[in-house]
Amino acid sequence: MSSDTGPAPHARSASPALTRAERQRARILDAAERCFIERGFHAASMAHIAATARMSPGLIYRYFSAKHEIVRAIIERHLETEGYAAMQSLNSREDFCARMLEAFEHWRRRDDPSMSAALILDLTAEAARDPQILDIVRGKDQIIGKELAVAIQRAARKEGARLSTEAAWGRAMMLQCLYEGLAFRVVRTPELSASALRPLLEKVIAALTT
Amino acid sequence: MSSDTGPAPHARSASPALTRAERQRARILDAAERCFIERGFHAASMAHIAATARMSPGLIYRYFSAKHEIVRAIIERHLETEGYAAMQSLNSREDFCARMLEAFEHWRRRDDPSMSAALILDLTAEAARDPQILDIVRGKDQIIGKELAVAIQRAARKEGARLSTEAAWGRAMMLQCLYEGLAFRVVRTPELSASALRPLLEKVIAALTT
Amino acid sequence: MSSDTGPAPHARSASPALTRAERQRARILDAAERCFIERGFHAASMAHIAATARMSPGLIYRYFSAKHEIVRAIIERHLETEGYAAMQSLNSREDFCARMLEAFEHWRRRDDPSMSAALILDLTAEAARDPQILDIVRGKDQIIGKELAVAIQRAARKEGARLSTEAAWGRAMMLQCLYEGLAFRVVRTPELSASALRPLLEKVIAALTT
Amino acid sequence: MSSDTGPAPHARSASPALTRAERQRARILDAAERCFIERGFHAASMAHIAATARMSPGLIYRYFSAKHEIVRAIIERHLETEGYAAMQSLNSREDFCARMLEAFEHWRRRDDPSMSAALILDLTAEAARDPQILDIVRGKDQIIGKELAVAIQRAARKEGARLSTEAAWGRAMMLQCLYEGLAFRVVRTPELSASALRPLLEKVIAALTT
DNA sequence: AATGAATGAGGGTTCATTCAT
DNA sequence: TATGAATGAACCCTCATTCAT
Repeated sequence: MSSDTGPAPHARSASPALTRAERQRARILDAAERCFIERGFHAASMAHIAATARMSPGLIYRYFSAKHEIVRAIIERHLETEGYAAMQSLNSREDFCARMLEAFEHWRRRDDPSMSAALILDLTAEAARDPQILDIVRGKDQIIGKELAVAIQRAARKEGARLSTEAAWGRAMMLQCLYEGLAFRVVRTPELSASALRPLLEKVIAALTT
Repeated sequence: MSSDTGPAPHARSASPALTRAERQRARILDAAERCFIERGFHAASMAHIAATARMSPGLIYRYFSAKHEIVRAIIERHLETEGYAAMQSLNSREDFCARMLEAFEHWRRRDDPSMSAALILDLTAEAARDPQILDIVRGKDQIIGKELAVAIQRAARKEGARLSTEAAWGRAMMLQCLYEGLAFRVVRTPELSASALRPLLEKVIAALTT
Repeated sequence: MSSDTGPAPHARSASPALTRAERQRARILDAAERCFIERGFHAASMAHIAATARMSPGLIYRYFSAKHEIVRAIIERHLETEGYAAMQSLNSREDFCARMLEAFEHWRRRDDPSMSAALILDLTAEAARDPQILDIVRGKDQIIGKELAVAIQRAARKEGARLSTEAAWGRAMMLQCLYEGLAFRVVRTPELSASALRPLLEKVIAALTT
Repeated sequence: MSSDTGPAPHARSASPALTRAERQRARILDAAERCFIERGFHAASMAHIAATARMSPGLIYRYFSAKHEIVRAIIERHLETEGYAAMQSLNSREDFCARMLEAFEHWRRRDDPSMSAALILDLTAEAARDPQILDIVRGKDQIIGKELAVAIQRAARKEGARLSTEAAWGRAMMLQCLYEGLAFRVVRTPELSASALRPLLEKVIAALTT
């Protein structure tokens, strides 16, 4: 444990100017994220997280006061980083479709801890039980929904159509259903490929953006 | 606690001719289901399940060799009883829509343990981690998917259209996305009402059944 | 651990008709008492108490919800059983003196866990810090003080003197000071013998009961 | 926390010519004393002591090799500074009484860390368990006892009486009982006032000094 | 001299599982 | 068949102590 303080294999957050504390927090979160994806919030133990972060269990508590704080932080960060958080760069029907397929592929390949279907499922299940987590999830979800609705209006206008805020809001909701439903499909239908998915997605999205 | 005071309020599985062992198993599963919905698979303790089933913890082990066997059984049963398991009675576009709204309402009201958004989320998250559970979930999911595809073909034919098996399979998949996405929405968008949802659902389903 | 469920060497509370739960609680308290005397409330660990009671740590929690409940129970029991709790059988100057010497001897010999100078000191120190414990200690102390005051009035009347309630209360307080001060002396002056103490005690008690 | 902002409010030990090391030790002891009074020897953490002393935990170990060394030092210092350490200036019956009332008032008001009932109780309880601490406590106690005995002889002679060394020793012991018993009373009888205590104390002390 | 990050053993507590009754 | 007392490993977390800086 003495040496090797380099970044872990899949480390995220490689920004340049971070204090030591910020780097440690990020390191813990990276480790926790991987553990939570592998085992879930409850089954992942602090010892496991510590081992993954290659530090002692006690040290974690210098940066997070309790395990549930890590859970909270992971959930917040995850909802921010999640592909669909960057909805503001969506401008056309094609963009929506591309973004979803991109997320789908990441989920499927399990190559990017910041894009994990298991985590989204777990996190939402947890929100259904824990009011504190529910607050966080709903807060982020509202922001995402609003941005998505704006993007839909933008895309409609580009095609010469008009969409009331309310209509856009409803369609955003359906797009979110689709998106999140794909998280289920990734787990449940391993044989589904992106290429088979694309035309289906295009069809539905077309119906929702006109 | 001394004697059996009859079936619990929300007891399921009241079939007529069951052996004692089957009835006991069902009783345990009913209790476990409620506990799992309330707390999740990990946070629900055997003691809690036993208390809910009004039996001793020890007795549970006469019917299930371990907690994870209960989880397995719950997941199997849940996927069978889940609203969309009865897809064979679906005959028209309107049926699809009605069935989804029905599920949505149950999830929202949390009045029927056999229809729980939290459980579906949890169960799928668990499947993403545990290969044994994954097998079960995928097995059930394939059956559901197939039946749904058949129902879609049936509905299309009724309207005079033709749909290849492959095309039907793809549309079934999108319907499932929508359905499961609603499980997310129930948790994340409490302000969404069935009446606001219906026209949106109709629009998408229309696109998927023509 | 399998056999030997007999009473521990210094077991107290051997009443005849106790439920199993009551016996277990007593067994835990007996063990805790010994541990607390040996190490103090904080340094005595649940593992140590469990080992002393010859049971597993987990089992203790069937009978006490937390360590501080054991501390509470020990303190309550101790203040009840403590020699000076039986103040009502005190009738004369000689009785006061005898009772104190008796306690002194028990403290010195450390042969009776229910009479421990270390415990009284610790318990009172703890009361100075923990409001919950303070309440318990003050509650018991008031009862003891009241009974002691009545005993002093009784003894005075026997000698033909009159003592106002207030005066009796004050003298009771001084007797308590003396008594508790002896707990210090037991620790700090090992060379002090009961025979050397008696005349001194008689002198002071005489001054306080006339 | 960045720099040294001068002595803490209640700092003790302001002697003129102290080495840096001595000043640091005193600073640590002042902080430890306050922590020990507030929380007790075990519950007070090194981190807490360090924060109170406004230094880093690591630095403490340059001046004390272990926590128990701080405890030892605090106990030694406390028994030296404690009110009754200055027994040599006691010359008359009135002096004894005044000194006790003074201590009582300090204990009650909790305004002077060098006069703490909680600490005396804790320290003596600790001595009952730890042989090393017992040695320290007994050593100091003997000195105090001897000085008190001499003071009693002095006071007696002033009134024209004669007191053997042995008799004076016994009476000193009783005075100490009284004194230490008051430490209990401060905790257990908050409603006891100095004015109510004085006549009682005078009565007992009179009996012990004639 | 001084910091405070880091360690890891040990604390209180929970809980799946077993077993005597 | 049924109980629930009992076990002990594992959980989350704290803290005395060390050490690179």
